[in-house]
Amino acid sequence: MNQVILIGRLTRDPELRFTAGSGKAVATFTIAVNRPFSKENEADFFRIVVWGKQGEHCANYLAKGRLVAIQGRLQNNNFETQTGEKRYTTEVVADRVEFLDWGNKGAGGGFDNSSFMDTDGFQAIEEDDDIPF
Amino acid sequence: MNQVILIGRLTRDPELRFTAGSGKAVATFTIAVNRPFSKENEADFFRIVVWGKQGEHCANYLAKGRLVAIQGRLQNNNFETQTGEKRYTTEVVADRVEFLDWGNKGAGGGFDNSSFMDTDGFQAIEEDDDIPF
Amino acid sequence: MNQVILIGRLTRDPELRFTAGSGKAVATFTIAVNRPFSKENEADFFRIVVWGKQGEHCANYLAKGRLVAIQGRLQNNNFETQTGEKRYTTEVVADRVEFLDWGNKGAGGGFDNSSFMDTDGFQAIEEDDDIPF
Amino acid sequence: MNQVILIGRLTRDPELRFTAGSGKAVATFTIAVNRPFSKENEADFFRIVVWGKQGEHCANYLAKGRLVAIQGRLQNNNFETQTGEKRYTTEVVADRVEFLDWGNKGAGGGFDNSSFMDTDGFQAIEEDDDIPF
DNA sequence: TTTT
DNA sequence: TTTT
Repeated sequence: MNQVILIGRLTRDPELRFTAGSGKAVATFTIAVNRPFSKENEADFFRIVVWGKQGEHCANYLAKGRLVAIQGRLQNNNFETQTGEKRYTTEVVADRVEFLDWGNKGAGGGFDNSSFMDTDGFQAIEEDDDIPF
Repeated sequence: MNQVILIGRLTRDPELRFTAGSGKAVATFTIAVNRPFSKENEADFFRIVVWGKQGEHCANYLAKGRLVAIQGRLQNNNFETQTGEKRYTTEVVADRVEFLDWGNKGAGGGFDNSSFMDTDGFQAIEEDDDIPF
Repeated sequence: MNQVILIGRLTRDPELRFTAGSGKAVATFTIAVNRPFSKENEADFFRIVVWGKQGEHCANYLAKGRLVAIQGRLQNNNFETQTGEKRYTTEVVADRVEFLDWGNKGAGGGFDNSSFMDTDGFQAIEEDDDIPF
Repeated sequence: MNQVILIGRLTRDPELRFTAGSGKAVATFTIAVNRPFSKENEADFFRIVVWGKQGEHCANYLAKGRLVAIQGRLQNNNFETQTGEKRYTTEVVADRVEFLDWGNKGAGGGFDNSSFMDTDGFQAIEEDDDIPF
């Protein structure tokens, strides 16, 4: 069991890259999550990773300042610095990203809440047959 | 956003059925979740629904008394009583079921923790290519 | 373990009541949580219960149509109908309610996101002493 | 909103310290959370921080290898290395720790599941008065 | 019995 | 630097 849920605002526009191997899309961005009831308006900053089509949608429709809800899991990330030191990072791999406000990136505003949602990383567990109970 | 996480014990063996349409498997059972720190050992009881192969695994390997962790979402269920009244129920549709103890249903004990786990209802969001960041 | 997180909109204004015994406040309301990616815009409806000062704030600042994030736990509720039948309901007892949009109930708009937040039902787990690690 | 739920095993015995200021207890330990369905049995490792009496209970009753469920929130931790570099870490500040197996640290086994639980970091949101709805 |  |  490894579940994380965060609501926060993007600190910058998302970055979109593609894996060298299969060319799979991956978006990354950081969100600021306000600590509740803290006077000085402290926040914690977390790096979010979104794979596939849902990542592309994040890159297309999200921007700095936008409010999102993230559901995913925590993951370690081990990398090496230029000087060859090992460093450990924790990031959130998103299963689902929900857009909570509709700002004015691009033209329009007035979007329907579900417009740019994406079925990637979402499981078809519904069953429209007559259910046997 | 609609996420539920519960840890509790099965009150009875799971039931396994199949939809009339596509024959898809669906397991149902109830778990008792202890309220924390209550003296009289009160519990709440929630109905769990598990679709597909993961439901079959629940039916095969779970039994009354077993401890499980459930990750899923809340869902309304509207049905009619025999007398024609409308009734509303809330149940948990599981995305993931984790077996937390290994009892002695069937033969053996000593199971590896991941043996009977199932990739159904699980998203391939990992990427084994070299990651571009 | 019993944790629920929901994001949805109030279907009506909250109701505020007080317990006969100690006069403790309790707000109740229902939220509609949209199912992701469903065409006909289906929703599930859940009853939310908020105790204490945080409940009073919900009654004062929330209204029909407002978007909220709820963090709490599932709880059974057994009651009797007028005809003496036993009925079982599941509701969400909120530990925390976050106001996600600032509508125009009352005068003003432009509220700071944390204005009406409430420390009730929140744990002082922070420690401002120098931390020993 | 900032919620994390993890189930995993302690990689070492917990450490217990006290703040210089108010002498408040704080336990820290790392848990290994297995990635689901991975062959090579990969795990992610997360640092857990538990304040107060609940932290003391962790120090008293948990040990290397024990299985726990953690409910808490993600938090950044900025510190300086001996060489004066700034480093950033993410850790989980636990609101609640549930002991999922009862090993044989100390004498006995056969513990009741709730024996050493602690009401610290837990909110009295229940109301035993007659409830007004 | 439901919200945008 | 890691657990079963």
